[in-house]
Amino acid sequence: MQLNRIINFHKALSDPTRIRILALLAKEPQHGQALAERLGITPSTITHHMARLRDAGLIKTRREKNTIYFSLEEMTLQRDAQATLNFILESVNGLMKTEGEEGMSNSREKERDRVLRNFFTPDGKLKQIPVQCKKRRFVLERMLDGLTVGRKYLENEINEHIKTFHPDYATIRREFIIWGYMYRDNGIYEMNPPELWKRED
Amino acid sequence: MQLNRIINFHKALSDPTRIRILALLAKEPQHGQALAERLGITPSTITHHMARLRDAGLIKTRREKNTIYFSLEEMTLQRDAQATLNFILESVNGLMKTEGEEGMSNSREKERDRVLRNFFTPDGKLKQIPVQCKKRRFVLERMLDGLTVGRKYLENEINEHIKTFHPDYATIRREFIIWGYMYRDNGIYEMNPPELWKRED
DNA sequence: TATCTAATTAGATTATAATCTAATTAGATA
DNA sequence: TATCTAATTAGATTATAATCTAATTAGATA
Repeated sequence: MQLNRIINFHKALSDPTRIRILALLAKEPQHGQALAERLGITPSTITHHMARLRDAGLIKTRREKNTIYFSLEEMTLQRDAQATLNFILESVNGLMKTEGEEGMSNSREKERDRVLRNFFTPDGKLKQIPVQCKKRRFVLERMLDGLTVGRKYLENEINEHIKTFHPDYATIRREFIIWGYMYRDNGIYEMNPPELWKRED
Repeated sequence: MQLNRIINFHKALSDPTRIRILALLAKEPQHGQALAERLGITPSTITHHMARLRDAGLIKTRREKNTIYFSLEEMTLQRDAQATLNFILESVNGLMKTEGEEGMSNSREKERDRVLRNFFTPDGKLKQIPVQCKKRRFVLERMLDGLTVGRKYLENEINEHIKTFHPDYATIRREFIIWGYMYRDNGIYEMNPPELWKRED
């Protein structure tokens, strides 16, 4: 369950103008100027909102002469809404894994918490990559949040995911492999289950 | 489902700190200071987020001595998430009610679509004002798009708005009043919410 | 090539909201 | 009553994002 996906989805739906755009697109595809007139805002504002909606993957476009028609990306919309529902249902059932560490000793837990608090800003950005192995691994493990075991990822998807934490995706992606958090086959990345992670030594 | 409920729900879920709070509360009820420590933010920031979550109806509280325990309001959470999913599914099925008309029959929706397609050009201009009451009202209601309930408008603003659809703003503005879509007080115009619109007869 | 159209970008303004520190409040308890 | 604790409020700072105007761009077409 990707925290970031959920947040982006909800950000996209948390503005009345965007909701109204989606509602209009639900009836039929529309081009920017039509949307602008309908909603009483300028075309450049439409462009702004469309960029947000596109970032969240909620719309697609089709060009026809000079006109670009926007329409709903129905699959993504439904998948994300369903994901939110599942997230909540899991929470309600107490199955939610907040930080993903299972069965970890208490003192180690505390150390982890301390390290994460030091290296991440409150809104979840990595301030810097720790040098010490142990700390570095705590930080790497935190950045696995949002990736799913058993799903295949393109290199670019991994990069984008890492960039939500820190711009140096190349280093971090390499570390993911080194420590056995992920493996790569033919450009396709997959997350390893915890029992395949390399042991500290 | 009111537009505003949806937006408040998504606003509540569009901040990483609040999502993390909800995830922690999903495990077990927590008090403010515990949440603050866990997330590395100050208690006053927790208070701030709790107020947001309470506004959205997503949490409840229980006092025990000096300590206030927060927990999930599971019913609301699930209901709102489900409502969003329904909102989208309806959109996808073309049953979307754009402007808050609830319980409208499907055939009426279809008729409305047909009328609007006939009387408006693809880029949203009104070709002519329909003579039949029912059709005329469909068309008038469409031209309310872009106006906001609860905002005050000068007569000139209304005129300009109407002119984006059709040059005869005087007739159309008058019809807005007649049918209860708007009311005028002292030269100031305000849009009525749908429940104040005159019924067809 | 010149011109038209729809869209986008750049840059500014403004509104909203996340966060903090310092002060205050509401209850509990000695 | 005096004091302690957890929470809240007030007020400031800062970041984010919604919106606009003016300028620019990308394609289409004459």
